[in-house]
Amino acid sequence: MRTPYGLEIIENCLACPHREDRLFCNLPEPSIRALAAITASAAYPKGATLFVEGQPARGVFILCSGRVKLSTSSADGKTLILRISEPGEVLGLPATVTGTSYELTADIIEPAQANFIARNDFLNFLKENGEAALRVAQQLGETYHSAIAEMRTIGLSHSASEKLARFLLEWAANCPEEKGQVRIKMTLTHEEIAQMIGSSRETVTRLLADFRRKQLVQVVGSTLILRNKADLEAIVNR
Amino acid sequence: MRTPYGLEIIENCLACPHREDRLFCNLPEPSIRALAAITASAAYPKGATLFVEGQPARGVFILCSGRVKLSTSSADGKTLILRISEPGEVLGLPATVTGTSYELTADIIEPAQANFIARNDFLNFLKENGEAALRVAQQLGETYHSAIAEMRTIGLSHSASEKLARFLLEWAANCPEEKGQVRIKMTLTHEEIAQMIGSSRETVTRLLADFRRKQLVQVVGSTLILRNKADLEAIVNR
DNA sequence: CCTTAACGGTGATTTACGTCACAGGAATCC
DNA sequence: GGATTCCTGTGACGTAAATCACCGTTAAGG
Repeated sequence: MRTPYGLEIIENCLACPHREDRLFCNLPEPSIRALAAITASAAYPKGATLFVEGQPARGVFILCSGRVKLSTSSADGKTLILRISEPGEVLGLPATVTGTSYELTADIIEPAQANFIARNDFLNFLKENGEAALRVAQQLGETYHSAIAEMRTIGLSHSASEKLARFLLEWAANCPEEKGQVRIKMTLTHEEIAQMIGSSRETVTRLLADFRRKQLVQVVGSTLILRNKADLEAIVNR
Repeated sequence: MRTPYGLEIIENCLACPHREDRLFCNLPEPSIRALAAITASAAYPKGATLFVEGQPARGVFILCSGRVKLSTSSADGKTLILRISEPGEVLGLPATVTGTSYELTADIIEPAQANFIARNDFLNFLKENGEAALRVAQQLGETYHSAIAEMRTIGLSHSASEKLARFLLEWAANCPEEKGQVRIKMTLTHEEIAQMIGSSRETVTRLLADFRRKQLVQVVGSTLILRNKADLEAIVNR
């Protein structure tokens, strides 16, 4: 389904606060127009699923607003969350480019707006727009980077506390810091944190309680304050 | 250092048995020539290091022969191996494309021949050759894919035996199979296997002994025969 | 060929953490 | 606003696997 909103999308792009960071927004204008012509915008409620691991890749989703959980799970129901995607990211890119199946499942965890581009349209567009292809390669590189980062927190830790500390620090890396303290909005449940660091829900609550007791973190409603970044780092390097 | 072997490289490419699979070998001839002009070939002994994690990316290495271990390690010396690269693969691609630091360390484990392309040359080449850029994106997608696969063996397992079984099956996936049995050449030490599945050397030897006792695998010198693929799969799905 | 280092095999010990079970709070829904 | 569902918190328990320690065997290297 082609969108009639091409111009609107262009305007959105031009108005977008982090144009520079984004994948396609600062392409030459003809490219943007070509892109708009093959883009279909849609809104998704919380709990919706963009795609499921194992499905043949239909195309990519460019996330405009909301947040998406990317996960994989095993036959017995155990789940591993690889990433929480933020606006500006492109979802389903690796599978779409290689022409394989989605390797992850994408679930909406905060109501989202996303632009869909079908695989064929997308590949044709890339062939015509060399610069865009390069951008795609870069985005893929970053995606890989963050996957490696997650591997490290899971694979290089000796204990669950180390994993949690690593997780918190990486999570905080995107947030502004002031004199050693970082306030982060923790929108994940303990269960989800457990699935991100590969442990059980109970140990996450126990460890967080422990960190609180040790003055490493402070919890105020759903925001979490890292009181003692240095000591967290010490846990990581134990 | 520019290579004077341009023509030789072209010939190698044309003679290459899996030309189709490879990144650049079946590009239009002018592109191949351009590529050859910026390529520097070199031989590396066992134990040599192509690049180290954290180094600013200098460029990419196209592996022609030999095998390379890609790993990351933590401050206290614990190591996680992400992949053993085979001829035809391009190493250092994500970091080179995004212009960041190598996220992994690349060590030669079997004497290797590799073509180096400096970052600037490489990026310029991609800008001029849209098709090559698309190939790069595809290769990145595959690299990502294999990283996810490894995450799954490490992150979704309940036990070390599950991890080992997953590892063996994935390792065997590339090898020819005959009536349920697969012969794989295990060139890794137990220590290295442990570093691939995130466990300790001792448990790997114990588990392998266990698998042998249970007739799941058979060891003949340095080749390993999976006698009972079905039962290994059962372990994974426990 | 002999020395030295790397690798594989095995026992004993300890502990972190997964699992089960249950209970109070907080959201959410109709 | 009451009911149901989801989330957090905590205790008890058992086990898998990391760690330490040691030894025989195999491979490497001069």
